[in-house]
Amino acid sequence: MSKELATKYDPKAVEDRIYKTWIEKNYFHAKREEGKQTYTIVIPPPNITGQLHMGHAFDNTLQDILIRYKRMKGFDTLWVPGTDHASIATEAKIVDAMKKEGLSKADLGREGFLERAWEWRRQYGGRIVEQLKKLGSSCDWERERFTLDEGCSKAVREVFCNLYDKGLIYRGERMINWCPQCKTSISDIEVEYEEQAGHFWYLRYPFKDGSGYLELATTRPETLLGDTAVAVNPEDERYKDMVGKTLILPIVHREIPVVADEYVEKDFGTGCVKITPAHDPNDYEVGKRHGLEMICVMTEDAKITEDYPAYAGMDRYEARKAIVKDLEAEGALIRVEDYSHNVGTCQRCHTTVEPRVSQQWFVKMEPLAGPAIEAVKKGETKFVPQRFEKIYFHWLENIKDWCISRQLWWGHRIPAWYCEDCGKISVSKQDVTVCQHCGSAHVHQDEDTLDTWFSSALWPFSTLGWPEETPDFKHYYPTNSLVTGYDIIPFWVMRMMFSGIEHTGRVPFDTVIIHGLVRDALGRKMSKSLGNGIDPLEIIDKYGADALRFTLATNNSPGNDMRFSDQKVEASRNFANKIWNASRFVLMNLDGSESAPHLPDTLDFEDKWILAEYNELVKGVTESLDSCEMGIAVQKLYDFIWDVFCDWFVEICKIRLQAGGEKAERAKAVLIYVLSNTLKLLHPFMPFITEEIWQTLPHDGDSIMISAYPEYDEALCFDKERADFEKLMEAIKAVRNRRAEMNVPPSKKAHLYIASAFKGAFESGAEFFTRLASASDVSVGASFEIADTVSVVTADATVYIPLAELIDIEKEKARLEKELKAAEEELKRLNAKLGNAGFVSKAPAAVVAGEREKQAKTADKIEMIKAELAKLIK
RNA sequence: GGGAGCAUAGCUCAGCUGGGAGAGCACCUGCCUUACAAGCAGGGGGUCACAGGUUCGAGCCCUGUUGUUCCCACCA
Repeated sequence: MSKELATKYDPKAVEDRIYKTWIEKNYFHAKREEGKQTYTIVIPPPNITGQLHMGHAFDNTLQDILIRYKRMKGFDTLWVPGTDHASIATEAKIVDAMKKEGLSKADLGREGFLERAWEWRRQYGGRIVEQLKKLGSSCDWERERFTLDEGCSKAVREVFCNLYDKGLIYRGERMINWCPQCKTSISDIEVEYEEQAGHFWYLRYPFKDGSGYLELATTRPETLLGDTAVAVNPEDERYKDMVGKTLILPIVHREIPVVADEYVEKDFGTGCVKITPAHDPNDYEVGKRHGLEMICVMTEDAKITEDYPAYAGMDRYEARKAIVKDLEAEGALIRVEDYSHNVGTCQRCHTTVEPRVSQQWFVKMEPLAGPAIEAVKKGETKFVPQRFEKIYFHWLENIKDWCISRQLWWGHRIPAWYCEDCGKISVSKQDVTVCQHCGSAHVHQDEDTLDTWFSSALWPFSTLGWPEETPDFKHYYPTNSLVTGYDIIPFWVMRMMFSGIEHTGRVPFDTVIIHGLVRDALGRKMSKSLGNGIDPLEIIDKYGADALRFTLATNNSPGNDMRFSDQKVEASRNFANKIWNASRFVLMNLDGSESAPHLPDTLDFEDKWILAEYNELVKGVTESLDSCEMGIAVQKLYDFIWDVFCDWFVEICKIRLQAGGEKAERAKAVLIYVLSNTLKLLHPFMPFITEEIWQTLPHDGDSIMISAYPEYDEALCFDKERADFEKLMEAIKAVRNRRAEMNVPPSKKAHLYIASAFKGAFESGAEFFTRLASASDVSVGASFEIADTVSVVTADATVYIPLAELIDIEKEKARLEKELKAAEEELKRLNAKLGNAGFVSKAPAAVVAGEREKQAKTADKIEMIKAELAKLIK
């Protein structure tokens, strides 16, 4: 007795068990095998605060497909997993949790806070890793890393010092984006602009000399407290004479000058702009150009400072109301208009950012951007799809210096020490105890930490041991594929690129595979606030990980967004079920004595056909995977397994299986061979079910995941049989079609007479008609003269179905005439095409030959239909 | 303001370097044909957004138009 599969496929009964076996056998572990080509992917590290969402599921499914494929292809394959400390996001969560206990960061102090943070990481850091395992991810868990672990921290310090020594990191007072909620600076790309309804307040700023006033408009009246000038365009005739005059700032009653600056647009608003250098990036620039005083009017949490007692302690929006009221009282408010404008908000908490001048650390980007652009232009790294290069170039070509310091505690602390005696900075890989400049022991470390992305940027090499020349680093770096969504290109891909080039001298990966976003069934982005997120774990629980993976791998093309719905997963689940049942059928026919998959010495007609089809499949799937077309590869597998293998081959195998003897043995061997190899082809996409079935079938080796991926084989082409089988399929379909049209139930069998010039082909496949076309018996000949039959004409045969009692001569005539007309139209088209001298001379020979063949066949078909019609009329 | 994507069957989407359009779901008809009703067989349904152009030939290449989504910039 052979092994059996359960009647129904139950993913829950299979997945965890199989995953455990893979882990126990250590299959995911990369062993640095000399002489083998390496294939390496580093995972985009999910945040430790995170839960697996559909985006992760998508991203990691694609990576696992590639990794499993390459592993089976014989590469020394490494997939490095890990998590990101996610400085700002994690710190915010911890602060929230603390708030519930009535605690603040100040209460705990830096050390106490960090203790809590590490405790958080111990508690939640492993959660998402466990969830990745549910998906079937074949990561090398022994090499799991964390952006804040010792090795990564070492890399961070190395990089910081390298860049500092080269003058590419500097500290300075600049205008930065400040989040009053997170109480830290954030970089330009962490600012998200949102369209918000606001107002335009038109204000009157009187001249000191009493000669009238200037009118200007603002969206932020509260910043008036910090105004130190009003600017006009130097070319503006209206205001030319007023440049240099002095205005009295309303409410504050400070004297401020009128300055001329190109920045002001003559045609926008009144052509006058109030200048608040400390609270607006443009005004900051204007202020610098004109040597204006910078007056900071807000605290770190965006409240008005003590310098303005009337408003002190009010937040931005309270102060705005109060100031508008006071302006009105003073007669300085002219009017208010509704105005919709874009407001910068914090990516993490969506609080409106406050531009603010402060001391921060920056990376000088221009020298780093150049080589990163060059590397992609030279093709050292390529994007798939290529169009995403444009986004990459656009970012790097317009890049501004990167603000890397954060006023947070959870992260890599900036390795800079300040001397309390000489005031100089010591930057060092090792902790500094004495000033590098004066030797004083009175030094203290910078309080700030680094932007989370600073450590993520080093991920492809820090995870492999850099800056040490570790065996892993030497063996697996540079990595090969980086898989991520297009939204992460500026945050991560770009930064890994320039970091890799700068610090290792090489691009960190050769291919960047970009995918789209997973949206909900209505096409909306999945988000917490909308509550439309679909939990991948629930989907896995309901339909199985393979069904989820299949859904994500298909239904989309590279770089494009996809909509996710349960309906699609159902279709995938049905596919898994189909494979399961087909396998059950094969197993049902085995007795346990069969040896591992091999081809019998003698192959029947249908064997050659299925092997030729299978061979084409191998070629197609391999080519698609090699060009990162996962969707196309998986579609080919679906079509082959369902339409070709199940609907045709399995059905016609039943004939030989029932006949028994050698024929049955051959059928079994080919069924095992094709099924087993097809499972291998499918394994990267649906790892669990393929392993479960493969283990049950006769097999060589311990696991499908370490078996060799099938290769295209010239010996399996069998073009003749393939072409012959097509003729049979066409005839079978035509008979089915006719019977359906005539409402003949499948139970009513009929003797079929097949007249064809390809007698041999139809004779060898005659039995197929009994199984697939409800034939009771089949006769094949060059021609037949039978009365009262329905005839079915294909390009290669005329099939007669004697169903005398069902024939309606008039209907039959009408049908044949319709077919005749269609064939004649087709011939006309072909004649016109082939009669076109341009086509015959310019089109490729193969195309012309193909059309000629069609022409001849169609002509034959017309003759055959005419002959049938003639019989009916008679 | 700059850039990109998308527009193909009722819905969701494929369609690789140009050679008479496909799938899944939905719909209609007939089937428990013993692997599978989560299935089998058959069927209907598309001027491939619009207008030009290149070509023997365009869903595919070029130009323009319209609609739509996204990214960047951000005039206070």
